Amino acid sequence: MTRGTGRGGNPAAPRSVDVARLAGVSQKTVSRVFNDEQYVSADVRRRVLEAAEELGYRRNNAARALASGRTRSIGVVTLGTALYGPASLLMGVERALRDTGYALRVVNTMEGDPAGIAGAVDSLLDQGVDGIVISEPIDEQKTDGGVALRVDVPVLVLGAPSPVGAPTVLTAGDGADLMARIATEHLLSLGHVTVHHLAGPQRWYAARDRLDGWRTTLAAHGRAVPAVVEGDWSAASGYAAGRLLASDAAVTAVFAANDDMAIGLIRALTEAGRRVPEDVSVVGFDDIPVAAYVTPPLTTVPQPFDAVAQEGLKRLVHAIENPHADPLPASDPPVDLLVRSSTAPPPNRTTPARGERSAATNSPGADTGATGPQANGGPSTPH
Amino acid sequence: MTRGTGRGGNPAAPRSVDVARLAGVSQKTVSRVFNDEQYVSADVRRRVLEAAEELGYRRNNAARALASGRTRSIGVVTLGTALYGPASLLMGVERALRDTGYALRVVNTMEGDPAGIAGAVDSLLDQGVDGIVISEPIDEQKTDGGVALRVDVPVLVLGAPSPVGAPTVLTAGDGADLMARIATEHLLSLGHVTVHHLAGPQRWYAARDRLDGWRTTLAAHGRAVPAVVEGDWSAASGYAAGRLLASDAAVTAVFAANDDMAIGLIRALTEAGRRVPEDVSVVGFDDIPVAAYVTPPLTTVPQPFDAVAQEGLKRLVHAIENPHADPLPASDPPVDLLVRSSTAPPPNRTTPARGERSAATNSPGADTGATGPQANGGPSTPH
DNA sequence: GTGAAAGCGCTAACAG
DNA sequence: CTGTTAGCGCTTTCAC
Repeated sequence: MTRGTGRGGNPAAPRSVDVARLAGVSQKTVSRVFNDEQYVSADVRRRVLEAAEELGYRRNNAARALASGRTRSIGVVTLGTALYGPASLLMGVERALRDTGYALRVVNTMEGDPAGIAGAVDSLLDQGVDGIVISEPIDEQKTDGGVALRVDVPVLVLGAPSPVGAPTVLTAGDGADLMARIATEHLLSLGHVTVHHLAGPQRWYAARDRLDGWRTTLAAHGRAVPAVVEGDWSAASGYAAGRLLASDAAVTAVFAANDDMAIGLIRALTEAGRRVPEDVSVVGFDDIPVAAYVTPPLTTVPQPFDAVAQEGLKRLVHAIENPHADPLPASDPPVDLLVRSSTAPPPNRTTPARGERSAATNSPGADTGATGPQANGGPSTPH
Repeated sequence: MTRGTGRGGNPAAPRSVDVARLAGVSQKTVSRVFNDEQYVSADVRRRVLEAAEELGYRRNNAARALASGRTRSIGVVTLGTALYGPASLLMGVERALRDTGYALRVVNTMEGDPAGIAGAVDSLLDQGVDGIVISEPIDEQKTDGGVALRVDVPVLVLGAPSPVGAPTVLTAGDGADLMARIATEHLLSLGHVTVHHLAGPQRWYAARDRLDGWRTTLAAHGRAVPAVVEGDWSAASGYAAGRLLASDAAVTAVFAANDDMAIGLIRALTEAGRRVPEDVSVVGFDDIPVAAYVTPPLTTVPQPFDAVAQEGLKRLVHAIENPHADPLPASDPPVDLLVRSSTAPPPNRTTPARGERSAATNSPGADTGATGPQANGGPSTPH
């Protein structure tokens, strides 16, 4: 079979031997140049590069992967939704990957997907990735009661502790409880007797984590822990929850597990005649792009998606390239709170009681990041 | 070199010969079974599958790609932002790809990225994809004045006409002008003398397309075409534009090129004492998840991301697998309008003038999709 | 229906 | 510093 008739692929595509021939060197030398190996004279390198350029040579990645046993790609399992959190994390992962030389393969898993996360991981393994990122996993009702998947590449779990068994399982961005804590502290520091919680779906670790942070904070302050209302992240569910909460006069402060629900909640409260923040204060979570521009501008906890993705990827790549070394230590992402106009002291109290105020002021993280221009809700460019 | 010492990859991973040995057949037969080829007896097939199962065999994709010249993967170039539109399209593409057997590789390109779209396509080509999807491309200021990239796989461009030269270039979802048209018609039908436009960044085809639809509609009705205000898709830019427009008493209706800007715009108008919709009507674009729950609930044009992605991918896969056949024809996605509470007749006119009304009512597409429950802005679950 | 042989284009090991 | 020799694990071609 003559050259050019080759099966599959572009028949005319030049191979490294062609470059070698043109440059007057061996095929292996071409390989050396393209792998940036040392011990190649500047002159030879230049000749090879020129020949490659002239021929329009492009290294065949399949052959490379086959010969080396590494695909130089990382797979991401993410929820198949345009939800702000998962979408932002995915973008963060891609951005973090750009400089590492790894390619990105993406597989979605939907809630209710029969194959679930295990199926997504499996398909990634089929494709042959060097590492896997599982973003914001949710609990799945497995018939067999456990994921028995054998994973032989390092795994990074974003936004939750590890649910899989792999040689290296890293975790990043699972500190939402701390963020929930400062949200709750903020509300208490304004003088609210207690804080209600509009939770996310409890199948999500991220939702449980936020709930835990809220509950812990109330307990630490000796406050009553009201019944939790659970939503599904959507503004519609926040609206439904708002109708419930609006009828309870004891509700003066609500911490919502994400901004979409907070916005639906505020709408329901407003329609019911309960003003925000005069009658009820609301804190959201995420800092979605419109959070500063809704009415009233939303006090919320921004999530450090990029920082989490970047830090996690760095550790994942390290684990891939140094299989026997100790994993890099995790570092805590920054915790912040954007105080805008949806929170205020409770009604029927001209000024917050002294005790309340100091209790919160003494707490770590309370009011952190109440940056100037946004503190009063005057819209300015949010980050 | 003994088996198991093999370079790279999991040393213990079974290969097809191992399966063949265990099943008592030739290696080629294993290949046949896994490729669902015909001419394999049911008995042999069963034995091979059992042996594979027992060994935990997983086909090596790199070897497959090398031998066949096809990677069975598709690359997507998308903007590295969590903007609702691009993110939704990406999810739609993944979902559409699930059933086709192709894997998804993602490369982002950021605005201002020196390599730009061409660089992203190049890296996808390096990885060896069988087809490429370019999502919502933006114009780039190339020093050489043109993308000279040689692409030898089919390309699908989402949300714009093709900017690249490839053997097959398909287009899907580039009908935003029609959607902009019904938005504008809606406003005119309410009796507004003209409609202002808060445009997206004009480097985006999607933004230009919406602007065109708006301008065309005004022209068709013989209305004045006011100066365009350009934003950057963000709520912050919508807010800035709102401050400008609020001071102009002639502004009674604004069509914003996306919901985020519409929300920022509404905030600015409200702060300036111009009520929405009593004094100024606002129509958005996209139908982001919170659109039905902001104040006032936003009248907007939902985008059929999933339909566009699905339709486009079907055609792309067809082009990949039938290189010499004619491309599948494109079909127009559905056009819709969700009338909520941010639009109303203009002030100073107790009822719309007869002439205005009929002019719009006679136009095709006006008021399309004004579904019942949402027509009055009472939040209900948006799709 | 099934098998044997021959690569796909590259990297790994070792020799110079 | 550079070249030679073997494969990586499949699919393809062609023979049986």
